[in-house]
Amino acid sequence: MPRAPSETHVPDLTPTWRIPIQSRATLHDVARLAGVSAKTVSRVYSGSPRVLPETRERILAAAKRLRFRPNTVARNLRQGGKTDTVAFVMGDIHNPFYFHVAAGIEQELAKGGFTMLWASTGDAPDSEPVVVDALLSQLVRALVLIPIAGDQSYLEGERQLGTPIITVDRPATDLVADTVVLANRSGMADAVRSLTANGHRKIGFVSNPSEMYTLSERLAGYRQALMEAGVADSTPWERLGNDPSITPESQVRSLLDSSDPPTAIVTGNNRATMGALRELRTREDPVALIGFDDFELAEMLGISVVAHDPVELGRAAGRLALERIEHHGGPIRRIELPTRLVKRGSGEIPAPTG
Amino acid sequence: MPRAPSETHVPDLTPTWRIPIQSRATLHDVARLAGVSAKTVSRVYSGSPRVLPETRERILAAAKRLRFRPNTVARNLRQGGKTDTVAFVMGDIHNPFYFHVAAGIEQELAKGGFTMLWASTGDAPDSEPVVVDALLSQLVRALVLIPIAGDQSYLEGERQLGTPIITVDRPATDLVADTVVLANRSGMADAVRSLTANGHRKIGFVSNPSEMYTLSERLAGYRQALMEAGVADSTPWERLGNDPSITPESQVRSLLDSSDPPTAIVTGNNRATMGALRELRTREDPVALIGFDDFELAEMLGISVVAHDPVELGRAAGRLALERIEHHGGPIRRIELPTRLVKRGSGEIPAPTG
DNA sequence: CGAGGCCATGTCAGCGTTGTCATGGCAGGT
DNA sequence: ACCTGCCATGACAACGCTGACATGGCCTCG
Repeated sequence: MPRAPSETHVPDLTPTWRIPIQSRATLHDVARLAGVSAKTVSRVYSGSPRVLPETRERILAAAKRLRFRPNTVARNLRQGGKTDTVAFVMGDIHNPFYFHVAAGIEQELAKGGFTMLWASTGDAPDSEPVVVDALLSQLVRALVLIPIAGDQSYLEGERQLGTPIITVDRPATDLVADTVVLANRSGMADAVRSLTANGHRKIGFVSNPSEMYTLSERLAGYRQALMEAGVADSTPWERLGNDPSITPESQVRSLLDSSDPPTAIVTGNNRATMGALRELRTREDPVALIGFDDFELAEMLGISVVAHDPVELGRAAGRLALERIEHHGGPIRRIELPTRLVKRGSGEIPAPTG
Repeated sequence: MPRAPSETHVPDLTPTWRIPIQSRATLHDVARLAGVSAKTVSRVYSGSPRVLPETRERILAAAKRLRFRPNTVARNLRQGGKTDTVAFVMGDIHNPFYFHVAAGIEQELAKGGFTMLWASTGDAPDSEPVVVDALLSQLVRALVLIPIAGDQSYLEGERQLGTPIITVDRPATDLVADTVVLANRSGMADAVRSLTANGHRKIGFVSNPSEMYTLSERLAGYRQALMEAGVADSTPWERLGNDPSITPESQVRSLLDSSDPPTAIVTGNNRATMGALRELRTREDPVALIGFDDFELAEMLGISVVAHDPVELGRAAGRLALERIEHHGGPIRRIELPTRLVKRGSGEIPAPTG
């Protein structure tokens, strides 16, 4: 079993890569070969009807022979620096959630004939302005951003220049921008209400990190639902971390080993759910569990979750971007996507009586 | 619980979006304000040392005041249509595997100062040339592609123009291109050998689809290892589908319900593993299982897998792209990344004796 | 039969930037 | 004082394309 990547030099049947022999054909080359002016070739490629079918065919034949492909860069420049790309900037490369968002954005943009320029900040807040700036200098038509930096005021100038800015999953700070978010608060409240309906009062909340917008919203939903059920102070059952070295398992362990352990647990996100699952596996006590974010094996494992559609989150953002590109005016918009409590068993374990 | 996305018009504290008031500042605007020529401003932004520190500062101050950002599109055009973007085209939006690949590519490209233009074909082979063409017309410096179309000969012209083309996960058909793939064949053979070492002879192979390059390689590895163990004809235990409507579960069911059921199963990919898991859950018989592709809960569930690193697959492709951009020459390269058999229990169930 | 109009096509300039070459000022050597 | 050479800066063109406007042939109609 090989341990290191193996590299083969493919036998030299075919020539190796080399410096290009010919250079890229331009409109003028095609025009010369077809015996027309560059402008007429241009007309063919911009779909103008004012070209004789016969001429058009001669031009297309010449273009094919020269392997001509219109130079989008030049076209964009000529047309006032308007490109057909939209930038997407995200932080955490490793979270599958964001990939689904990215896929949704790309899907919608493709419908509008736009392509997506994608860059990530590698989760370093300081690099957000740098990365965003690099994309903006490519004159993208819109910017879709999952904010990570402390604030987005550095984008104010660009906004005034008319570039639509849409944030996803979290609202921007110190910047006027359209936003698409999940119904974090009500989603979590639904989960907790479902537990209280089953008699639970001592409900743990596990989250690390917990200082992000989404998670503090979910925490708020949790507290609110507990309040409604008559539990005024939930802090003994909250395990909020902001240190990546604290594992969700250890948070759950600390909860269950406390003097007054909870009978149910809700988790702030996918990662916390995984941790809770791992820890609960090692225990006998039947503890109810509802996770935030759905996951592939949840159904098989019978785990109840607050589900939502990350791809739709991206699609909504993509649509918003396209609409803004069309009509710049109008009020700021905030779209909140619903969540759905999926009951699969783990969340329906009743509270022990007595 | 809301059922439909809710949309809020944010209260009008801040102004609404509107047509841009001012237009984007150019080199000339900055030059005028700083009292120099455009060329001098250009020199500042292209890092030329031939500018007096005092002049430089005056220019930077002016640029800041005008919120100037160099126009990459124009710069690229001027410099012979060389952009600083690399295209990545993939098919299946829904497979997390490819997102990890994408992340790896993006990571490496960022190191070289390139950004990634990402598009997907939505898994329609016919749209591959269209999507690729759209990206190429943006004059990307290299193309990284997960091939889906029947052949890639349509890229021959572009290759001759000197655009590096790198395929990932699968080799190109009818095109000379660098390639990064997994050690599919040996990886699967390792898995099967581990099973035969535990006494298994009747080993099922489940895969849908099965006609793709990666899966036929894995099938070949499976057959080879069985051959070595003295099983000449494995076809009774192969369940190969190419119809998306056939679920992996049903393939596993058909295997286990056959007159001579296997004592172990290997799966062709992640999706098949999930299906096998679901089906095996419903059964009593202890059937050994080794999956191809690792997954998040595999460790918790004790599932043995042939693991590999999709992010590294992307990184290798990204590095290859950067190297080709630097030096066009040299032989075609094929990089094969190793897999690793991770034993977690499910694959180590011994064959029933007798 | 000439005026007017329509249509296919052409000419030219310029999008914002930078490579090439030019200019003019100043320091140092003789 | 004069020449040489260096350095900071500038003038100009061009990257490939398309919008605005021009041209010239042909058809129609009074």
